[in-house]
Amino acid sequence: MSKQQPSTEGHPAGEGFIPHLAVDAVIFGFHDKQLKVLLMQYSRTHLYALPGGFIRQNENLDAAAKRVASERTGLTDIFLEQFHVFGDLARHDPSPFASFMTANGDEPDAGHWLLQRFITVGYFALVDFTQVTPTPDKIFDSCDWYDLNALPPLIQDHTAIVNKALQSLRIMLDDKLIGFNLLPVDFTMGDLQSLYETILGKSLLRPAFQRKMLSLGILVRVAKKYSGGAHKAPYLYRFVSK
Amino acid sequence: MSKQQPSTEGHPAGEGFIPHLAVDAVIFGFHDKQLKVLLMQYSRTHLYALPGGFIRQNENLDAAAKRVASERTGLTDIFLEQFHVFGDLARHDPSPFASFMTANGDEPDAGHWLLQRFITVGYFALVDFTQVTPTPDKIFDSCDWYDLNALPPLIQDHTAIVNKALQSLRIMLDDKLIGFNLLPVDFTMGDLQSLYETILGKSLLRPAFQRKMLSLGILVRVAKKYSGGAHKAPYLYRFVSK
DNA sequence: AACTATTGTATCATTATGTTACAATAATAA
DNA sequence: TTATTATTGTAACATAATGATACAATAGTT
Repeated sequence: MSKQQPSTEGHPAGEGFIPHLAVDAVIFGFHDKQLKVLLMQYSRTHLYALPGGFIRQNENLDAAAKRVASERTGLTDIFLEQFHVFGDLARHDPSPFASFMTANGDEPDAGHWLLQRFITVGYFALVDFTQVTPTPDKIFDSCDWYDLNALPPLIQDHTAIVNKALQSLRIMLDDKLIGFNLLPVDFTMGDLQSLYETILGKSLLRPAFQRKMLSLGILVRVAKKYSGGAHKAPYLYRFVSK
Repeated sequence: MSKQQPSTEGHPAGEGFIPHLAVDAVIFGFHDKQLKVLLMQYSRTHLYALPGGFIRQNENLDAAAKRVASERTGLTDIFLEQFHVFGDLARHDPSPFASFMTANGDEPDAGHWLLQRFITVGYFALVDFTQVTPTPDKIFDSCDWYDLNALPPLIQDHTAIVNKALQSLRIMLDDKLIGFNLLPVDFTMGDLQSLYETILGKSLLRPAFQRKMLSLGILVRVAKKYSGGAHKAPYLYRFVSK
C-alpha cells in the first residue's frame, strides 16, 4: 500500500467513479407520529452525514441513488425522487473527511478523492419505517433514524439539503400522492392524516381531510381494525394505483 | 499543436472545467402568441442543440448556468431555474460532436473532452423576447429562436430536456408567479392571458383569469394603452413584487 | 348497562371558480 | 358627427371546492 493513497481499502478511492459528482439521499421514515431521517455517523468523530455515494462511470445517475438508498435500508423497491443539485463552491468543506481520515490514523493527502470539490445531486426517499434495516457503510460505522425536528449537526451543507428535501416533499405531497410510501400497506385514516399533518407541519380538519382523500379514488377499505382504544374501530385502507 | 488534442482552440478542451458534468439551458421567450426556444446550430452540419456549457473548477453551478444563458442572450438579469439532472448512460451519444469535428476537418480523438459521457444539469430561463440578442458561441455558429411547437430534431436527449423543462414551467407557473419574466415591463391583461394559455396549452375564461390575477395583488395599472384596434383601449399593467 | 373516546358522515357556511351578460369605449366607416 | 364594431372591464349568478359544526355509531372500559 503506497503512502500516496493511504488506507483506501474499504472506502472509495475514486477508481471507476465520476469525479467531483456525488449523490446524497434524504431518506424519510414515519414513526410515532414523527418524521425520521436516516443519518450516518463515524463513531470516532461526532460527525453526522446523509447517506451518500458516487456514480460509477458505467452507471445511471438514478441507479447510483437507488444503490445508495438500497444499501442503507435493505429495501429493493424504493420511492426516490431527485429534488435539487447542490453545486456552490461554498459547500466544499473537506474538513469532515480530513478529520475522519486523521481519526482513522491516516495522513490526509491534499489531493485525496474525498477531499475534492463535489457537486451533489439530492434525492429524497420515502420508505416504510417498519421495513427498514439501517445499515452502515464502510466509511460511517453507524446508521440510524433521527427525528427530523431534532437532527444533530450535520457536515457541510447537509442540513440545508434536508431542509430543501422537506420543502420539495411538501410541494409534491398533494400533486403526486406520494405520502403512501411512508406508511405500511394497511393504515387507518387517522394514520394518514397524522402523516400529512407531520409533513406539512400543521393540523388539518378531520372531516375535510377524509372527504378529500376518499374523493381521490385511490383508497380501498380492506377491513375494520378491531384493536386499540376504548372507542369505535376505524377502517383499514390500502393504496391502489387506479 | 499536438495530434492528441486536435484543433481545440476556439472550443473547450476541458482545461479548468469539471469533467463529465455540463449545464444545458432551455431559454424560453414569448412572441406572436408563441413560446420560443433558443437553439444553437453548427451550420456545416444540420445538428441543433440547446445552449450549454461546462462548469469551471472554481465556479458555482448556478453561475455556470447564468454564464451560459447570459452569453447567448446578451442579458444580465435572467430568471433561471434548475429543473432536472439528466444522468442516464443512454444519453451518451458522442456522434453529434464527432460529426462536428469531422466537418471541421479534425480527426475525432476517442478520448476527446467533448466525446466523454456527460451528466447535465437542466436549467430553464424565462426572458423578455424583445430584449434578447441571440449570440452564437465558438462551437455553434448559429443561435436563433424556434417555435416550441415546431422544433427541429435536436441532438442527444435535448428534445426530452425541452419537454421536461416545459413540464416544470407549467407546474411552477401558478405557484411561483414566474410568467411575468416572459413579458415586457408593461403588458395588457390580454397579453398575460395569452401567455398563460400558450404555456398551459389550453384556453382560459377571460373574466375568471382577470379576477384571479387582480386578486393576487401583484399587478399595478400604470396607464391606458391608446393604440391598436378599433375597440376599447386596455389598461397596461406592471408586475410588482409586493 | 352506563360511560368514554374516537370514528364516520351529514349538514351548513364560506370561499373559490366557472359562466353568462352587458355597459364602456377607441378606432373605423357612413 | 354619428352609427358601427370589436374588445375590454366587471357585475351577476351558478356551480364546485373547502372550512366548520354537529351528531349518531361503536369498541372497549367501568
